[in-house]
Amino acid sequence: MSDDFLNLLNPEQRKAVTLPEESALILAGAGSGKTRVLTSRINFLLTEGICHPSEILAVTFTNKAAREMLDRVGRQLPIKVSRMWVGTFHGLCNRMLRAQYKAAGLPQSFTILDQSDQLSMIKRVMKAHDFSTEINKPSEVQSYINGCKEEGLRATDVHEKRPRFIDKLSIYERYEDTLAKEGACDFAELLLRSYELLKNHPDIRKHYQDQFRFILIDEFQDTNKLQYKWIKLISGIEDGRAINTVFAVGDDDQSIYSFRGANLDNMRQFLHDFKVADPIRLEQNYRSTGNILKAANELIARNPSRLGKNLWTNSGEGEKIRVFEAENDLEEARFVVEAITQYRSEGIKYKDMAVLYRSNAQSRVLESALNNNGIPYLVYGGFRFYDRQEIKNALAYLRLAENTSDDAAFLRVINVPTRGIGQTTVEKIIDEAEVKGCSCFEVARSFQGRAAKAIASFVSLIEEIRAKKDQMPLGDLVSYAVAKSGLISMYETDPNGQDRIENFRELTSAAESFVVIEHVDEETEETELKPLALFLANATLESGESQSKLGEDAVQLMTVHSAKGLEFEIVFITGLEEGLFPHNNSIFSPESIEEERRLMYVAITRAKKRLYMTMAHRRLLNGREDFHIPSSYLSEIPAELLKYLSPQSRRSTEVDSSNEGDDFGESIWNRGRRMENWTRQIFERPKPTTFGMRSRVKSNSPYAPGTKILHEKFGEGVIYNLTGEGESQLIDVMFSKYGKKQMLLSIAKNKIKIV
DNA sequence: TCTGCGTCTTTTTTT
DNA sequence: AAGACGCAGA
Repeated sequence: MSDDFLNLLNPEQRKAVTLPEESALILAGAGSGKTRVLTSRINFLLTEGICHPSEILAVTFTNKAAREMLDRVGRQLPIKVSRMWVGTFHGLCNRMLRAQYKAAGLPQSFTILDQSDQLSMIKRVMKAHDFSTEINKPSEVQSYINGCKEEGLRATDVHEKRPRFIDKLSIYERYEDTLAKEGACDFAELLLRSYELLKNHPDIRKHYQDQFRFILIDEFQDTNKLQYKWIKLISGIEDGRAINTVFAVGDDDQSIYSFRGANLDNMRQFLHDFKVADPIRLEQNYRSTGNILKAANELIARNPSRLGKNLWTNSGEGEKIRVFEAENDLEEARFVVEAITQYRSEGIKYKDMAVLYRSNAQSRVLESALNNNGIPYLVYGGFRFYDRQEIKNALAYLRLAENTSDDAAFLRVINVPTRGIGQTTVEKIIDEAEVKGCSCFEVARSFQGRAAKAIASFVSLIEEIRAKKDQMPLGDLVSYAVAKSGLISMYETDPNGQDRIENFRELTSAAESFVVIEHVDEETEETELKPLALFLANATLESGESQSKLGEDAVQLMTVHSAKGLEFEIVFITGLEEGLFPHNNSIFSPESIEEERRLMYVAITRAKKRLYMTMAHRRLLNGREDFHIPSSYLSEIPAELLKYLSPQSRRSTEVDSSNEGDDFGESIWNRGRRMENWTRQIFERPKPTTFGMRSRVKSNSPYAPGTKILHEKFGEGVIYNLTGEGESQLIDVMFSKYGKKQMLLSIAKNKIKIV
């Protein structure tokens, strides 16, 4: 037997991998070989004969990570990896619930609602029960509900005293009823159901506890309270039974999902609950050069209450971080494109370069700049395949066929394509369903009235798909449904419908290649398989982690969030502006500012060789031009690690002598000077005293947009908008410390000073 | 009942 | 800028 894989590890890694049967917390810094440790651990457990594949439960953050893990282990060992349970929390809970649907109180073919399905359902529930969407915004209700669920709280568990949440709570209550009635689960519900299943059924709990002797959790810092409770339950630690060991791997500095309930405190709690004396720290970084790492360390050091960790490398200092302050977003994009072109000509592949941004909206300008220069690029996230309306429509037909209680699906396609069933009729159906306490489809089956004929043909359409669904191969079923439903002919007349029809083809082939993984577990698990239900669940859970056109040489564009876990030779972090990164919505709470800082930390540590940080003083955002000052995070990085490339900063900062020479950043700048006239205008425009003064807003007021001010209470800021007349004139100010504020000029006048 | 138009609002991150 | 929503006219 070969222990080769152990020889590839450094001492800390090896210590983690070869740990005896006990729980552990591995603090794995960015680029410290976390994935290798996880897979090696599994490898170790199996090759040493410590356990069988079926005794391993591994939770990853994304489906992609799960696939990679299975892949790597499978390649190293001649073992049936399908016996292991590897997946995301949601994926694993789904698997468990499908197997135990009866005990969980769900129909076998329960539907999974994604975020937007959930939102529609909330709207529907609010409408049905006469809740004003003015007072309670559906999206706020949504986050309230998810917030509760992520803490493991049912509506009946919440004793709400805060007045403004009382209504949200009762909407939650009714929403729960609707979910149950329609046989649907939202994302959080999958976890909660699964948790309750284990909690309320000692026999089932024991079954899984007996099975999973080794539990491995990746990205532990991003688990929420409910997920942690789930882990505790399944590990057996709460029952005081023979305890399964939990091997938790995470990095508190990379916790960036608190907006969806991630609870950083789980790490501390874990040490206590699982009696882990000391976390194992993996601090040697194999990814980035010294300067990049130093910048990351210095930045993150500003966050109080970390578990503590300092990355080091022996790969040398490397280049400095290049900073570019652009006049506007167009120029920023141009700069990035220039650099990419240059690197490409030096032989660096497009796919080794990534452009990162805080929010998806920022990709537009970058995309068009890349496009104009004929540079291939790949945008991650953004429009997901399964989010497209035509795909959602097609899936809705299939959902309804699989689960006729699925009113959400019913309402989505009852009149798509239009078949003469209008709002009045639909509302009649909804009301009747409400009265009878049955599904809309049930009502439709015996619908009498004006549109009876149209409805009857819709019903028989669904029945036909239903009749075929367990006979036909999945791929055939999908193409049958899109044709028979009339969706194809509907899009044929649509001017840009060709793409949509093409997407149907893609959906069909996804269905064709969908393999129902057979994990028939003796005793408890059901053996009867429902391919369509599994396919639909998979579609929502794997909502298009782009089947990344692998091997394609293209520049990678993505948000910082989706860059987590990835690495690139060259990284551009764009939009380093106060209000954007850190984002305005985070600016008011210290915790969020810290989270944003961690986000920046993640961004920086993606880079292997070269890192660029760029910002734009003016930016078109939400349909209007905003003025921005450089991100405070930029100033949190020691100046000696930075090298400014932009003319603006050259003027304001003394030129660093290291900026001379044939260094690469220099060459871009020099080439910039030789460019055509219009380009030169941008590059060589003198720095305006109040930056961004070439405002389109016609105004000769001293408070015109772009004016820098000092407020007696809020400190420094920039006016970015001026509206109204006379006494009611308003200014919008972006403060560096307090974010956006709108104030009445007549009053603010006395409190501000123009700088 | 359907369609088109105008108005309104919304803008963080995603399993 | 783009999408959701509501209203009016066909």
